Amino acid sequence: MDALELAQRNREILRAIINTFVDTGEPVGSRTLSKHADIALSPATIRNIMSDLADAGFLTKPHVSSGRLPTDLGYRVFVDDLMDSHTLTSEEQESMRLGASAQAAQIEQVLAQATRVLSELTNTAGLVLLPAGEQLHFKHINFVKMSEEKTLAVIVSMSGVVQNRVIPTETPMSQDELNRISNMLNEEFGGLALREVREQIIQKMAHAREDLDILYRQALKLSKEALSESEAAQESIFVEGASRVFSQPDFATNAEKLQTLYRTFEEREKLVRLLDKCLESSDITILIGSENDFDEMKDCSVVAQRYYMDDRPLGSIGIIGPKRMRYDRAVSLVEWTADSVSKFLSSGER
Amino acid sequence: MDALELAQRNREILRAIINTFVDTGEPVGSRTLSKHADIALSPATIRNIMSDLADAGFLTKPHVSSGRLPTDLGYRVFVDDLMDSHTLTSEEQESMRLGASAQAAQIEQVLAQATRVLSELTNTAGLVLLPAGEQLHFKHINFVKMSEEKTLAVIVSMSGVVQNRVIPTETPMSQDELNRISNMLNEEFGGLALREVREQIIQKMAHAREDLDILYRQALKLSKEALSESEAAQESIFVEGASRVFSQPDFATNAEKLQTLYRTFEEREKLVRLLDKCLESSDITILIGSENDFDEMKDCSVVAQRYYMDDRPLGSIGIIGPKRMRYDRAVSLVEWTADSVSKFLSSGER
DNA sequence: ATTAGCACTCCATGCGCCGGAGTGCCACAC
DNA sequence: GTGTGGCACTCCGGCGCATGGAGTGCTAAT
Repeated sequence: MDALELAQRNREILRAIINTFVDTGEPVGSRTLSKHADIALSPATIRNIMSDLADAGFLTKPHVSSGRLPTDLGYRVFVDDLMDSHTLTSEEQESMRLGASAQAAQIEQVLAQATRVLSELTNTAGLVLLPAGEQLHFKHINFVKMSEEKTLAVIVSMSGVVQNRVIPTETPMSQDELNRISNMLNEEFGGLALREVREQIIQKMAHAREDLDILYRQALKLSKEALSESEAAQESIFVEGASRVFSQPDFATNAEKLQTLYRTFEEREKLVRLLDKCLESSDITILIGSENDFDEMKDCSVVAQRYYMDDRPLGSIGIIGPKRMRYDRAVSLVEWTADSVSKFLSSGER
Repeated sequence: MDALELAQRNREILRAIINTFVDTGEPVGSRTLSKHADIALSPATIRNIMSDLADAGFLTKPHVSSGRLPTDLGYRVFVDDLMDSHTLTSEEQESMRLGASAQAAQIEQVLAQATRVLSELTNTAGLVLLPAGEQLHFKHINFVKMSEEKTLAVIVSMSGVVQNRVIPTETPMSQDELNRISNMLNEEFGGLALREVREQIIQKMAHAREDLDILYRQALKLSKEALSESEAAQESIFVEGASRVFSQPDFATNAEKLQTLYRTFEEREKLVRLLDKCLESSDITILIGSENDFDEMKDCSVVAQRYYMDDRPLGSIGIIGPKRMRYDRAVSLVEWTADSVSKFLSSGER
C-alpha cells in the first residue's frame, strides 16, 4: 500500500514535518508534531505514520533514536505536490522593481541588480547565467588597431552585451581600412544570430574567389576570427551573496564541507553547468540535493528559471542555497525575478 | 637597553622563533628552540631572552604558560631587518612565464593569469587592481546606436582596456552620424590621458559657440557623458584563489572569523582600498595584520607591488594571506610577478 | 485503528582527572 | 655577571564517566 496514494493524512504529516524542519533545522519528533495545531493525533500514531513514510523513502533519521528529517525524495514530493504556493508581499515585489535608475543601464547591470536582490530576499546565493553564444544576435562589430600585429574586435549584440577579443593580424591594416570593414559587416549581418553569421561567413569564404574585393575578403577573415567559438569562452555567470550560503547553520559547523563548497563557488564552472541545465526547460527548474550531478553540492538545492528578451530565452537566473530552504518563497521569488527581468528586457523601456 | 640594538644574538633568536612559528603554526617554546641547530644555548637562557623580546613588544603568548609567537611588531622588524631574501627557483620563475599563448591576449587576461599563478605559488589569495581612470590613456572611442534613446559608448584605452557605458541620448542620431563623431574624437584625442581628454572637452564646450559645427558640438556632449567619472565606477579588482586563504589552518578552525573574512572578500571594496594604498608607493608594500585599517582583516597580511606599462604605473598586483606566511617567498614572488607583468606590458611583445 | 506505557538507544553536556608542554624564578657555577 | 640546572606552577587538551533529555519501537489495552 503506497503511503502517499492512500492517505491524505500521511501527506499532511509529511508536509508538517518538512515545514517544521525547514523552520527549525532540528530533526522533528513525534511529540513535537502532535503539539502542532493542525494535527490531532497522539505521538504514538504519528510514530507509526512516520515509520511508514520512512519505509517509503521520504524520511530518514540521523541516528536511530532521533527525530525524522526529509530525504531528497521527501523534498521532491513536497515541492511537487504538497507545497502551498507562496504569495509575495508587496514589499518583495517592490524590491525587484528594476527602477528608473536602471533606465540607461546595460543588460549586465540589470541582471546583477536583480541577482543581488534575489540573494538578499532569499538569503541564499543569487546566480545568473549571462546570455552567450547561440543566444546572441549580431548588432555591431568594430575593430580597433592596437598594434601592427594585434587588432581588437568589439562585438555588440542586440541585447546590449559587449564582447571583446584581441585577434592577431598577419596583414597589417590601417584603422581606416578597419573602419570600412566594420561598416561592411554591420550592414551585411545586422540582426542575425551569431550562429547564422558564423555560418554565412564560412559559406562566403568558400565561395569568395579572387574576383571579389580584397578588402571584403579581409573582412570575412577578420570577422571569422572575431566570432570563432566566442560562445564557449564567454559563457559566464554572476554570483551574488555566496557568503549567505556559507553562513547558513547547515554548513557553518562543518569546516570541510565549507571548504569544498567554497571552492566550487570560486571555480564557477559547475555553477555554469547547473544553470545551463536550467536553460533546457521553460518551466522553473528545481534541483534538490543529489539531483544535481555534483557530489560537493549534494547538500544544496538550486531553483532557477529562464529569462527572455522578446520571447527568446537569453539565459537563466536563480538561486542556490541549502537543501533546507523555503522552497515556496524561493520559487515565487525566482519566478517573479525572471519575469521582471524578461519584461524589462523586452519592453520599450530598453 | 634596547633588546634589538644591543644583541645580535637576540635578533638571531627572534628570527628563529618567527621562522619556526611560520613553519609549524604552533607557539614555540624555549626547549624546541634550544634544539634548533643554529642556537647553542640552554632553554633557560633562551627563556630570558624571550622574556626580553616579549617586553620589547616583539613576542606574545596566547596564554601564560605557552610558547611565544610574534606580534605584528615582531613580524615588522622581521621583514624589515631579519628576513633572508628568498631566491626563486627556476621552476617558480618559469611558471610566471607569460607564455606565447598570452601573445594575443587582452591585458585583463594577462593579469588574471599572473594572479592565478601567484596565488598557486604562495598558497594565498592573489589580487590585482586593474588599471582605471587616471591611469588610462585614450586610444579609441566608438558609439553604437542601441535605440532612439540609448547609445552605447565603447572606450578603448592604449593599454587595451575596454569600457562600455550606455548613455541616454536626447537628440537622436543615426549610426552614420555616430560614426563620424567617433572619427572626430579619435583623431582629436588619441594618446591623451583620460583626465586630459575630460579637461579638454570641458574647455572646448565652454568656448564652443554656435559658429561651430553642430555635429562637433554633439560629439563633445556625447563624449563628455561617456567619459564622465568613469574612473570611480570602473575601479575594479580580480581575486583569485581566495579559498586558499580560508583553508589555512589559521582560519579554518574559527567559524566566525571565516564568515566575516568571506564577506570581506565578497564585497571586494576593502580589497580595492588596500591595493589602492599599495599604488601610492613605488616600493613593494607589506601590510602586516592591524597595519591595514580593517578590523576584519587584522589576521591577514598584504604584499603588493605596482605594475607598469612603459614606466607609467597602471595598477597593483599582490597577495593577501594569513599573517603567518612566508614573507620572504611572498616578497620575491610578488616582485617577480609585477616585474614580469610590467615587462610584458611594456615590451614589444604586445 | 488508536493510544498509553515502558524499555531502550543515542547524543550532548558537564565534571574531574591527568599528562604534557612551557614558563618564571631562584640558586648555583664558572 | 652571565649562563645554566632545578623546581614549582600554570594552562591546555584529551579521556572517561555519569547524567538527563529527546525520541523511538514494541506491546498491550481501549
